[in-house]
Amino acid sequence: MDERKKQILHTLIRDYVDVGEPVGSRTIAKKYGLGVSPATIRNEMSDLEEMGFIMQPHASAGRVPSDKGYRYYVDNLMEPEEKLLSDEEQQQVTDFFRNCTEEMEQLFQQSCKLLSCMTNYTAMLMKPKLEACVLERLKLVRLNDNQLLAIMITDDGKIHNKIVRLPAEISDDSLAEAEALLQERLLGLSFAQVLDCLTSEIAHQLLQQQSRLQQALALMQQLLLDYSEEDAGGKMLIQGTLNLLKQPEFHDVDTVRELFTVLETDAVVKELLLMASQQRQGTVVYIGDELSSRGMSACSMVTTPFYVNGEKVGSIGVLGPTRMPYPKIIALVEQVGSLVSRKGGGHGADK
Amino acid sequence: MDERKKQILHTLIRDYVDVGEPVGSRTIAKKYGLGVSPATIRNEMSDLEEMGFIMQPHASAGRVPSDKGYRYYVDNLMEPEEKLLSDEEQQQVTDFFRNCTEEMEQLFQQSCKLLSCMTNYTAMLMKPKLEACVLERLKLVRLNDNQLLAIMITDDGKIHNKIVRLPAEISDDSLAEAEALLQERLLGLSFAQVLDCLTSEIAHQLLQQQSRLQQALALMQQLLLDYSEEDAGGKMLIQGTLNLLKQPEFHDVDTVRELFTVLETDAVVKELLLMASQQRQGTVVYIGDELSSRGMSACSMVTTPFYVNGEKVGSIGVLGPTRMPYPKIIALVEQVGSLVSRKGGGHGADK
DNA sequence: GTTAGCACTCTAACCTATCGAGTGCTAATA
DNA sequence: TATTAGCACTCGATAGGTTAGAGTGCTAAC
Repeated sequence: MDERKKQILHTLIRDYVDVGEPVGSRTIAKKYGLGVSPATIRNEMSDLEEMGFIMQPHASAGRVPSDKGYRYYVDNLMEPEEKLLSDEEQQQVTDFFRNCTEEMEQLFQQSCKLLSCMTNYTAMLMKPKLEACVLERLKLVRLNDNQLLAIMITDDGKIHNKIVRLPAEISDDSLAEAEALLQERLLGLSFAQVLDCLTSEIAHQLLQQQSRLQQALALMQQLLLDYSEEDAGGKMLIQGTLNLLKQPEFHDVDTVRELFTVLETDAVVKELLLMASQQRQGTVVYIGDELSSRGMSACSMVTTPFYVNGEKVGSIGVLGPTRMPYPKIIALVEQVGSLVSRKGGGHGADK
Repeated sequence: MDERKKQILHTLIRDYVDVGEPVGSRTIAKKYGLGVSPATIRNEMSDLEEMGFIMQPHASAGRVPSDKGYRYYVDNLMEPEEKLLSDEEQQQVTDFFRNCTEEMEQLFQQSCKLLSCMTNYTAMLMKPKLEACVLERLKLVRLNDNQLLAIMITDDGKIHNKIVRLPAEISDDSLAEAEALLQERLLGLSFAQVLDCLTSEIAHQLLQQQSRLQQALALMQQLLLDYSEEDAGGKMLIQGTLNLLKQPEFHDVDTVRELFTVLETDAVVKELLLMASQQRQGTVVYIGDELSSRGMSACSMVTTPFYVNGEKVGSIGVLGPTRMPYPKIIALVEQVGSLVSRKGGGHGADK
């Protein structure tokens, strides 16, 4: 892969992303003077095609980047100056984060919306897992003889509650005792830790102290298990699905149906965001078939994690056609990601 | 509108709904022997067109029902035997409701899904307004010196809660007193009544008793106002939007985008369901332009209310192309509606 | 190694002819 | 007077053919 090939590939991709039509040798030679003739470029393009970086939609059309081509571009060719946002864009983002709410749930939703509006693609966000939330308060409130309301407040300001049925009656004193014990042991722990704790130590202790409570405890456990199930992999937000309909690559209803079906179930998307967030690097770009899901092979995804207290807790990203202006999108996603991190840094119920 | 014209219109609509293509005079004469020749039918069709019941997509094509035609069909021509569900369909519905959950939220969602699956259209449901829910329990739990957690449990089994900031400190005694008073006055009332109550009587009383509480009360009020705002017109469920893509009338991406944009905001749909539920009759059918929204002129909507304790509390319905088998869809919607009513009849948190 | 020239290929767009479905009209019929 | 057969006409859809243009690949010259 010599320098000139790189230049040609780079140029071709930029032009194709810009214009949306196969790029011919003449165009490359003319629009972006490389000082060589179309014929030379043709030869190089022929090589690039053999190498799998570009392809022809049909004989006697120009060339189009392949997934591999985009991949090479993203990994090796993009230049820092391509990654700059325009002044208005920059302004729009900072304005948004200056005025936005501190409340996490809304912050997530609005950030998602911001991304989808600015890119005209679909934006998605994986919320922090509950697991990582710290239990700040715990209350047990008796509803009647055999029903108990468990209230938990976590450090993200959410109130969780559930009605627990008591298998046997329980005295006010025992209840207060149980509450105090649970509070002492569990407050300040993350949900994940709470779960551990509950299954081991305290359970034993309580079991010794009072066998009736054992059952109440089992119910508490059940409650948390409920959460951890529905919590698996965090919850998803998706914004601006309809934006994709504006893209020329989705002008066929069957394609659209396939794609939307995938998005609707959101299991696939979730898995991808999860995979991305487990990578060591920050921003991850999936291109075309790397998304490994039928219906999304014409798409690319750019995601970046966001942090709370230095810990990776979620991801935010964008799904668009493979033919997307990667540098700009990457810059935007990263920018938004880092601002979500900053805003989310010190949040809570009591703000 | 003589008898024969009615017959012809009826036949034409049935055939068109079935086949999906403009119906000619020959087809009507042949497939459904009316004992007259195509020429006669042509004359009648010409009249029907003048009257606005049918139209030609282009000269020298067959005829297609107009919105007005469908309307006449729905109002005057449908026969009871057309409204029967097939055995399998009947089976499917009863099976579903035999096995379904008692929990309201899930019942709604699943009924919606059932409708969308069986019709292959989009199903929608307007949940009961909170307003109508009866307050069953009310608890005030102190979180710390200046925060209070208000917990309300309504008769549909939902737990509502909100953190209320106290402008000034309040003693445990006053709190208990306030709680007791509120419980005494508010429990057993609907949210709407609670709201009334709170703004008038009790507020006065409390104001006299203890001016500090006044502010806490104001906050409670605020909390309920929040609810009543977001509650305006009930919340919506929409299921199976993608089904519409299967319909041949939505094979154009621009149409789809327009339609989906309307569905996404769901304000329009909500308004329609609301309007429908205010009608005196049960089931309401909106046809084509009667939906009076751009992007939905190729659609029809069939909705029916459902009841809890004899009171109309919500609606459930289906949105499909104007070319839909009205009798069947109406029958299905009504059937599901009445079963939702029955299931929802005696529900609650303690089941 | 690079380039000009040229033949070749393939698509998209346009035109044309043809076919068939369905109509509307007219005149004959019961 | 209502019905019908017959017929000319319209229009959309389909298929085939032509053309224009873009772009290539190859070859031979620089």
